[in-house]
Amino acid sequence: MEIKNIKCPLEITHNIINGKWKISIICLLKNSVMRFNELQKALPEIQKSYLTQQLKELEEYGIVHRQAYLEVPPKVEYSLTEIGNEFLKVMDVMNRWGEYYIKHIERK
Amino acid sequence: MEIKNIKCPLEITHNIINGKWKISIICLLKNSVMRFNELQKALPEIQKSYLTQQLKELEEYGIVHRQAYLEVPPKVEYSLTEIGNEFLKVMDVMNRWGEYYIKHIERK
DNA sequence: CAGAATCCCCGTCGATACTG
DNA sequence: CAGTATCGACGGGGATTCTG
Repeated sequence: MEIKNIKCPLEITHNIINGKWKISIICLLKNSVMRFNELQKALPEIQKSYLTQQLKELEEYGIVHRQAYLEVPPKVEYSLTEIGNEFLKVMDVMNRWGEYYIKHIERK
Repeated sequence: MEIKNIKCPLEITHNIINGKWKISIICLLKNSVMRFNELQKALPEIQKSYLTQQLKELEEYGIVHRQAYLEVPPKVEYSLTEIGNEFLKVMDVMNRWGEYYIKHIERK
Protein backbone atom coordinates (compact mmCIF):
# COMPACT_ATOMS: atom_id res chain seq x y z
CA MET A 1 0.00 0.00 0.00
CA GLU A 2 1.29 3.41 -0.89
CA ILE A 3 0.85 6.30 1.43
CA LYS A 4 -1.75 8.37 -0.33
CA ASN A 5 -1.54 12.13 -0.60
CA ILE A 6 0.28 13.02 2.56
CA LYS A 7 -1.25 16.30 3.62
CA CYS A 8 -0.07 16.47 7.18
CA PRO A 9 1.27 13.96 9.69
CA LEU A 10 -2.03 14.17 11.51
CA GLU A 11 -3.81 12.80 8.47
CA ILE A 12 -1.50 9.82 8.40
CA THR A 13 -2.24 8.96 11.99
CA HIS A 14 -5.91 9.37 11.23
CA ASN A 15 -5.73 7.07 8.22
CA ILE A 16 -3.91 4.35 10.08
CA ILE A 17 -6.58 3.92 12.71
CA ASN A 18 -9.31 4.31 10.14
CA GLY A 19 -11.20 1.05 10.03
CA LYS A 20 -13.68 -0.40 12.41
CA TRP A 21 -11.37 -2.84 14.18
CA LYS A 22 -7.84 -1.45 13.86
CA ILE A 23 -7.77 0.03 17.34
CA SER A 24 -9.07 -3.15 18.94
CA ILE A 25 -6.46 -5.20 17.12
CA ILE A 26 -3.62 -2.95 18.21
CA CYS A 27 -4.95 -3.06 21.78
CA LEU A 28 -4.89 -6.85 21.74
CA LEU A 29 -1.36 -7.01 20.41
CA LYS A 30 -0.14 -4.81 23.22
CA ASN A 31 2.39 -6.87 25.14
CA SER A 32 1.55 -10.09 23.36
CA VAL A 33 2.20 -12.07 20.23
CA MET A 34 -1.02 -13.56 18.96
CA ARG A 35 -1.97 -16.14 16.40
CA PHE A 36 -4.73 -15.53 13.90
CA ASN A 37 -7.08 -17.82 15.73
CA GLU A 38 -6.48 -16.11 19.04
CA LEU A 39 -7.33 -12.75 17.53
CA GLN A 40 -10.48 -14.23 16.11
CA LYS A 41 -11.56 -15.61 19.46
CA ALA A 42 -10.85 -12.32 21.14
CA LEU A 43 -12.94 -10.48 18.54
CA PRO A 44 -15.87 -12.80 17.89
CA GLU A 45 -17.88 -10.13 16.12
CA ILE A 46 -15.40 -9.58 13.33
CA GLN A 47 -15.50 -11.80 10.27
CA LYS A 48 -12.43 -13.80 9.37
CA SER A 49 -12.12 -12.24 5.95
CA TYR A 50 -12.29 -8.75 7.36
CA LEU A 51 -9.87 -9.54 10.14
CA THR A 52 -7.43 -10.72 7.51
CA GLN A 53 -7.89 -7.51 5.56
CA GLN A 54 -7.38 -5.27 8.58
CA LEU A 55 -4.27 -7.18 9.61
CA LYS A 56 -2.89 -6.90 6.10
CA GLU A 57 -3.41 -3.15 6.06
CA LEU A 58 -1.73 -2.77 9.43
CA GLU A 59 1.14 -4.88 8.15
CA GLU A 60 1.48 -2.75 5.02
CA TYR A 61 1.54 0.36 7.16
CA GLY A 62 4.34 -1.23 9.17
CA ILE A 63 2.40 -1.23 12.42
CA VAL A 64 2.06 -4.98 12.72
CA HIS A 65 4.59 -7.71 12.05
CA ARG A 66 3.39 -10.94 10.48
CA GLN A 67 5.46 -14.02 11.17
CA ALA A 68 4.40 -17.04 9.15
CA TYR A 69 5.75 -20.49 9.90
CA LEU A 70 5.85 -22.90 7.01
CA GLU A 71 4.14 -25.73 8.81
CA VAL A 72 1.13 -27.89 8.35
CA PRO A 73 -1.23 -26.85 9.79
CA PRO A 74 -0.20 -23.26 9.11
CA LYS A 75 0.82 -21.03 11.96
CA VAL A 76 0.96 -17.26 11.78
CA GLU A 77 1.87 -14.95 14.59
CA TYR A 78 1.09 -11.27 14.75
CA SER A 79 2.91 -8.72 16.87
CA LEU A 80 3.49 -5.00 17.00
CA THR A 81 6.50 -3.51 15.29
CA GLU A 82 8.66 -0.90 16.95
CA ILE A 83 6.63 1.94 15.52
CA GLY A 84 3.49 0.04 16.36
CA ASN A 85 4.58 0.05 19.97
CA GLU A 86 5.19 3.79 19.75
CA PHE A 87 1.63 4.15 18.57
CA LEU A 88 0.39 2.73 21.85
CA LYS A 89 1.40 6.02 23.43
CA VAL A 90 -0.90 7.86 21.06
CA MET A 91 -3.74 5.52 21.90
CA ASP A 92 -3.04 6.07 25.56
CA VAL A 93 -3.45 9.83 25.14
CA MET A 94 -6.64 9.27 23.17
CA ASN A 95 -7.91 7.00 25.90
CA ARG A 96 -7.20 9.50 28.65
CA TRP A 97 -8.95 12.28 26.79
CA GLY A 98 -11.91 9.94 26.30
CA GLU A 99 -12.08 9.37 30.06
CA TYR A 100 -11.90 13.09 30.69
CA TYR A 101 -14.62 13.62 28.10
CA ILE A 102 -16.95 11.09 29.75
CA LYS A 103 -16.57 12.72 33.15
CA HIS A 104 -17.07 16.11 31.58
CA ILE A 105 -20.38 15.29 29.95
CA GLU A 106 -21.66 13.35 32.96
CA ARG A 107 -21.31 16.44 35.09
CA LYS A 108 -24.06 18.13 33.09
CA MET B 1 -26.74 12.85 19.20
CA GLU B 2 -26.49 10.15 21.79
CA ILE B 3 -23.22 8.53 22.58
CA LYS B 4 -23.63 5.10 21.10
CA ASN B 5 -22.52 1.98 22.91
CA ILE B 6 -19.61 3.24 24.91
CA LYS B 7 -17.13 0.41 24.85
CA CYS B 8 -14.03 2.23 25.97
CA PRO B 9 -12.94 5.86 26.12
CA LEU B 10 -10.67 5.19 23.20
CA GLU B 11 -13.65 4.39 21.03
CA ILE B 12 -15.22 7.71 21.92
CA THR B 13 -12.17 9.63 20.88
CA HIS B 14 -12.08 7.59 17.70
CA ASN B 15 -15.72 8.33 16.94
CA ILE B 16 -15.34 12.02 17.47
CA ILE B 17 -12.65 12.46 14.85
CA ASN B 18 -14.38 10.03 12.55
CA GLY B 19 -15.45 12.00 9.52
CA LYS B 20 -13.41 13.27 6.67
CA TRP B 21 -13.13 16.89 7.74
CA LYS B 22 -13.47 16.94 11.51
CA ILE B 23 -9.76 17.18 12.14
CA SER B 24 -9.32 19.99 9.66
CA ILE B 25 -12.18 21.91 11.21
CA ILE B 26 -10.78 21.58 14.71
CA CYS B 27 -7.37 22.64 13.41
CA LEU B 28 -8.88 25.78 11.91
CA LEU B 29 -10.73 26.68 15.09
CA LYS B 30 -7.53 26.50 17.07
CA ASN B 31 -6.99 29.96 18.51
CA SER B 32 -9.71 31.55 16.45
CA VAL B 33 -13.41 32.15 16.26
CA MET B 34 -14.62 31.66 12.70
CA ARG B 35 -17.78 32.34 10.81
CA PHE B 36 -19.37 29.74 8.58
CA ASN B 37 -18.21 31.51 5.48
CA GLU B 38 -14.64 31.72 6.68
CA LEU B 39 -14.56 28.00 7.31
CA GLN B 40 -15.90 27.44 3.85
CA LYS B 41 -13.22 29.59 2.27
CA ALA B 42 -10.55 27.83 4.28
CA LEU B 43 -11.85 24.44 3.13
CA PRO B 44 -12.82 25.00 -0.50
CA GLU B 45 -13.05 21.27 -1.21
CA ILE B 46 -15.78 20.57 1.28
CA GLN B 47 -19.41 21.08 0.30
CA LYS B 48 -21.48 23.53 2.28
CA SER B 49 -24.06 20.95 3.24
CA TYR B 50 -21.46 18.58 4.51
CA LEU B 51 -19.61 21.28 6.40
CA THR B 52 -22.88 22.08 8.13
CA GLN B 53 -23.34 18.45 9.06
CA GLN B 54 -19.83 18.03 10.42
CA LEU B 55 -20.12 21.21 12.46
CA LYS B 56 -23.43 20.05 13.87
CA GLU B 57 -21.93 16.74 14.94
CA LEU B 58 -19.00 18.48 16.59
CA GLU B 59 -21.45 20.76 18.35
CA GLU B 60 -23.52 17.83 19.57
CA TYR B 61 -20.41 16.19 20.89
CA GLY B 62 -19.64 19.39 22.75
CA ILE B 63 -16.38 20.00 20.94
CA VAL B 64 -17.48 23.10 19.09
CA HIS B 65 -19.55 26.02 20.30
CA ARG B 66 -22.02 27.58 17.89
CA GLN B 67 -22.93 31.18 18.49
CA ALA B 68 -25.77 32.41 16.31
CA TYR B 69 -26.65 36.09 16.10
CA LEU B 70 -30.22 36.90 15.23
CA GLU B 71 -29.42 39.33 12.49
CA VAL B 72 -30.16 39.77 8.86
CA PRO B 73 -28.06 38.63 7.14
CA PRO B 74 -27.44 35.79 9.57
CA LYS B 75 -24.15 35.51 11.37
CA VAL B 76 -22.89 32.39 13.06
CA GLU B 77 -19.59 32.03 14.81
CA TYR B 78 -17.90 28.76 15.63
CA SER B 79 -15.29 28.24 18.29
CA LEU B 80 -13.81 25.43 20.36
CA THR B 81 -15.30 24.63 23.75
CA GLU B 82 -13.13 23.96 26.77
CA ILE B 83 -13.03 20.24 26.08
CA GLY B 84 -12.47 20.98 22.42
CA ASN B 85 -9.35 22.88 23.41
CA GLU B 86 -8.23 19.92 25.48
CA PHE B 87 -8.60 17.78 22.40
CA LEU B 88 -5.96 19.85 20.65
CA LYS B 89 -3.42 18.13 22.88
CA VAL B 90 -4.52 14.75 21.56
CA MET B 91 -4.20 15.99 18.01
CA ASP B 92 -0.75 17.29 18.84
CA VAL B 93 0.35 13.84 19.98
CA MET B 94 -1.17 12.28 16.86
CA ASN B 95 0.67 14.81 14.76
CA ARG B 96 4.01 14.12 16.39
CA TRP B 97 3.63 10.39 15.95
CA GLY B 98 2.80 11.02 12.29
CA GLU B 99 6.04 12.97 11.88
CA TYR B 100 7.96 10.20 13.56
CA TYR B 101 6.25 7.67 11.33
CA ILE B 102 7.18 9.55 8.15
CA LYS B 103 10.83 9.74 9.14
CA HIS B 104 10.73 6.10 10.10
CA ILE B 105 9.48 4.86 6.76
CA GLU B 106 11.69 7.20 4.77
CA ARG B 107 14.74 5.63 6.34
CA LYS B 108 13.99 2.37 4.55
C1' DC C 1 -25.19 34.47 4.76
C1' DA C 2 -26.04 30.11 6.57
C1' DG C 3 -28.15 26.55 6.09
C1' DA C 4 -31.99 22.47 4.62
C1' DA C 5 -33.45 18.99 1.34
C1' DT C 6 -32.57 15.72 -2.05
C1' DC C 7 -30.28 12.46 -4.94
C1' DC C 8 -26.88 9.06 -5.70
C1' DC C 9 -22.20 6.92 -6.09
C1' DC C 10 -18.91 4.02 -4.11
C1' DG C 11 -16.08 2.24 -0.42
C1' DT C 12 -16.61 -0.12 3.84
C1' DC C 13 -18.15 -3.84 5.97
C1' DG C 14 -20.75 -8.27 6.73
C1' DA C 15 -22.05 -13.14 5.34
C1' DT C 16 -21.23 -17.37 3.06
C1' DA C 17 -18.63 -20.78 0.69
C1' DC C 18 -14.29 -22.63 -0.77
C1' DT C 19 -8.86 -23.91 -0.32
C1' DG C 20 -3.79 -25.33 0.71
C1' DC D 1 -5.28 -23.38 10.95
C1' DA D 2 -5.25 -19.50 8.29
C1' DG D 3 -6.57 -17.82 4.97
C1' DT D 4 -9.38 -16.53 -0.45
C1' DA D 5 -13.14 -15.52 -3.32
C1' DT D 6 -17.41 -13.59 -4.09
C1' DC D 7 -21.59 -11.17 -3.42
C1' DG D 8 -24.42 -7.61 -1.60
C1' DA D 9 -26.30 -4.15 1.95
C1' DC D 10 -25.53 0.02 4.09
C1' DG D 11 -24.14 4.57 5.00
C1' DG D 12 -20.53 8.16 4.49
C1' DG D 13 -20.02 11.78 1.86
C1' DG D 14 -20.13 14.41 -2.78
C1' DA D 15 -23.03 17.47 -6.01
C1' DT D 16 -26.97 20.24 -6.81
C1' DT D 17 -30.96 22.86 -5.76
C1' DC D 18 -34.03 25.38 -2.65
C1' DT D 19 -35.13 28.62 1.61
C1' DG D 20 -35.46 32.19 5.66
